[in-house]
Amino acid sequence: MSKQAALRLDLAVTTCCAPLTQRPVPPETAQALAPAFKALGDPVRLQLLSMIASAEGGEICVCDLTPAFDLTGPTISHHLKVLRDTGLVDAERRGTWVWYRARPAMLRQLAVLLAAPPADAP
Amino acid sequence: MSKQAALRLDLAVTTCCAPLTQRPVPPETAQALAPAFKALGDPVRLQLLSMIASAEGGEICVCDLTPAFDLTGPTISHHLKVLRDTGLVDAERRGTWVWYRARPAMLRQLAVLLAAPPADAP
DNA sequence: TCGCTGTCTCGACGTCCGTCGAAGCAGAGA
DNA sequence: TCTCTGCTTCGACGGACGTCGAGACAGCGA
Repeated sequence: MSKQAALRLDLAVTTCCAPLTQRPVPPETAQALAPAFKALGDPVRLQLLSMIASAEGGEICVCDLTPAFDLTGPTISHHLKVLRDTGLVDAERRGTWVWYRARPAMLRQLAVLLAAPPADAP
Repeated sequence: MSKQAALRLDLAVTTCCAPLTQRPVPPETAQALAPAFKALGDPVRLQLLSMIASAEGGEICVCDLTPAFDLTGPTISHHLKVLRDTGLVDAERRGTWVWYRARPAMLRQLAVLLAAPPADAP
């Protein structure tokens, strides 16, 4: 993960707490979390993240990711880098292949922020 | 809301169910929900949505939204249109002013998709 | 009816993003 | 050491996005 991404993640962890529907999010929190939402704002990255997060054993090889899309290797690599820089996934080279695993911390933050009251307060 | 947006919302409601960490999201679901995440991918829109969703009485006037940012009226209006087209908020003109209120359905969808297992499976 | 205020739409401009081909780097095997 | 495979980085291109000023439209009060 880049130093920039680490900073963003840290900021997010320390400033985000209350659901979006409970109180207005402060500008700093919005600044910190918007990049994460933006990262999820591409269908390819959304599928990539879910393939990684739902993989058996918690990790998955790039070689299993790339063939699932009609895109070139560099493009998939670019999307993975965006997810990495946002702190949503982590990568590790093991021998020939690179393995990706999800980082649920940020994911949980986003889920909490989006959490809406059950159903009686529509 | 535009006809296109209605279609997107409908598609999302019918296809999205399982959390992202549980199984890979199908391409159609990713296509349907990515625009919503993209809409949240801007700090201004994130703040706007939270101001609307957390407003007392469930709604808020544009005239209370605009002064909260260092942006011109047209720019705020543009961001509100994005949120409207995504199905995240709804607008209603009442007399001179336009009032916005949140539409929690889509918000809930996104939260469910992002829901991660508690903490024992990091 | 005529202004006046509040909001949205339109057109334009600069910047960012998704995609690709080509090149570079790391590991494995001969 | 050499070569081959897998993945990433680099550079470039076309399209989308955020922002603004100017203009248009809706409703209110005189």
